[in-house]
Amino acid sequence: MKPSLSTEALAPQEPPKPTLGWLLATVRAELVRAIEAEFADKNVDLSFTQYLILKKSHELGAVSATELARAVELDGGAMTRQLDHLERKGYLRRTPHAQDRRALRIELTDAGHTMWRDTAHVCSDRVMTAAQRSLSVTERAQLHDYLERVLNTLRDKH
Amino acid sequence: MKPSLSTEALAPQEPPKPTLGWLLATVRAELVRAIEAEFADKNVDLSFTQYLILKKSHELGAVSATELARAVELDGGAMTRQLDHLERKGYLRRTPHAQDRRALRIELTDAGHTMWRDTAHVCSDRVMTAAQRSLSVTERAQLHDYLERVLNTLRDKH
DNA sequence: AACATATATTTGCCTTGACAAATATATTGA
DNA sequence: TCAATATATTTGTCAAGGCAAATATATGTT
Repeated sequence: MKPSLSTEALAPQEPPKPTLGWLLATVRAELVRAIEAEFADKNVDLSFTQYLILKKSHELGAVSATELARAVELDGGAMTRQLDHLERKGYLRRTPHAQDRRALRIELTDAGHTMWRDTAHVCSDRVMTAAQRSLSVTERAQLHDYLERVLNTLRDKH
Repeated sequence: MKPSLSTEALAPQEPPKPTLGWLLATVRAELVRAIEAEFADKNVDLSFTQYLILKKSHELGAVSATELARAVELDGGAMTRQLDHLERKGYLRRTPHAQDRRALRIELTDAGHTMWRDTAHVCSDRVMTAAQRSLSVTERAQLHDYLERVLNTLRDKH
């Protein structure tokens, strides 16, 4: 390879000095990648977003599409399309809402429940547990706490 | 509003129990949002990605488009288009590479240097400093350390 | 009841980034 | 030198999500 044009000839190219922003972005991206890799490995046909939707859907039970969208912090339009996918895959079903004819009732099918309980949940748990295995219980709590404090600060002012 | 369909009638809807994944995603998103808001406030016409490119370009000096893309961890195709934008805005320039006729030499214009030094850099610094103001120096170092350890764990195995 | 306003879902449009193909040029090895 | 291979940039295509418009229905007001 030709010599670099960089003015600092021998600067280490890898992580020159990980900033907080870079760490957040990178750890998050690696988590997503790892979970999707687990899915692929187990022949689970789910994107990370779809995994989040199944998870919330399992947690919340039957809810409207809007409630689900808020719960996973996804745009309403995007939710419609992901519901299309998940419905086609047979993991959930849209039923008319009993009292509100504008709304839907989104709920997992039996296949959806099984997929969540026996597979998707297991995959993501394994990844999240493995990711934190170098942290003690105390350190995990601190990490959590620090991130929550940064988040609160960001949401307070500004 | 009509009653929720949720089986857990009165569950707090906000953050039911922030997981590590959720915190990472949310803090990161808030940081990006806050920095872009600062830009908008100061009439700085830069997206977050463009800000990263200016930053790296300033750090590294003249480099090829590929080196820059690797430095900001952006796809080569995406980089081409962002360079188009930044060039049109007058913040950087593409020059033929002296020794390699395939490659380019990407460097900030004077306007780009000024924008970085006097404005973009100041905005992002303000946000990052404010975001961490509730953490002591020790805690910031710990947060950094914990995130690096999680990252190393994720990259080692799996 | 009639009307204005609010909400749920869907759809279209736009931007972004990943990926792969196309093109141009470099490098390496026979 | 010539061919094979590797690399730099650009371009096309695709999937995803945000936003706004469209449609249907609810709710609140007069």
